[in-house]
Amino acid sequence: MFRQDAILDLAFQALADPSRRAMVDRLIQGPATVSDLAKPLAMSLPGVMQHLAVLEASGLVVSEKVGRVRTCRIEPKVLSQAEHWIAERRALWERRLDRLGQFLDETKDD
Amino acid sequence: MFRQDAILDLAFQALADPSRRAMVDRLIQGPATVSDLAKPLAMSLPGVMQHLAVLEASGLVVSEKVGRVRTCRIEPKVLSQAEHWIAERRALWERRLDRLGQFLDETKDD
DNA sequence: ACAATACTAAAGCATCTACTTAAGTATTAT
DNA sequence: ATAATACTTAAGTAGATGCTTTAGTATTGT
Repeated sequence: MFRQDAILDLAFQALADPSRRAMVDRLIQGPATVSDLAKPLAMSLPGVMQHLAVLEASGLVVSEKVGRVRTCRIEPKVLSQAEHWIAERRALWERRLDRLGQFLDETKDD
Repeated sequence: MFRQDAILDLAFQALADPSRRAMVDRLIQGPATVSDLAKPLAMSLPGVMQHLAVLEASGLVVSEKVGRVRTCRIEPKVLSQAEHWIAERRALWERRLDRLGQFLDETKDD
């Protein structure tokens, strides 16, 4: 559907804001309404709605409205993709350090 | 020194741009000069410098100038912190799913 | 019916971001 | 000494971001 690159743009951008990370933190505990998410944040409800829109656009969160209540929950797939991008690079970095250490060991008797 | 929150703001913000992720990707292979980093990017050198400034401000990259050449390298600590933030939430999410599944199992004979 | 609740839409505004071009400053090569 | 290299600084700009306030619209409780 979307390029991995575009997914990561949106995911990391969404996670770059402390209010949005707080919302994710809350949703990790389980589903919550928009008002639930807004309660701990020092911000107007429309402000929270806009953060929610960013989280939904990134695919990190999905929501559904029943009656007058919108319930939000985490969609962990994108979270995994972001984690995986970083983990992969850390692994490459460490492999490179290993090779470097090995090389230094092998050549230390010159 | 800095609040974890502020570190994550800067780290995720830095990773939210594809040019900057490309620079990180390059630096994972090993140190590189500013020109090295600029080469694959369709962008002016000052543009690259600005991305580099964002990466350095986040602590993801450090650089040192020798003569007229600035050499950049990855500083993996912040990368780990970003990875850890996500991993922790994924773990919590999965533990919650487990508990939920267990609860459903235990009550399925009502 | 009427009020209260839970969002939602629209518009405004001060930054911030991601570039650009133009004009530097050191360093190194010839 | 001169020229080429490798950044660096400054200024400008279009568009995005993170709020706000005001004014809605459904839905639910009394």
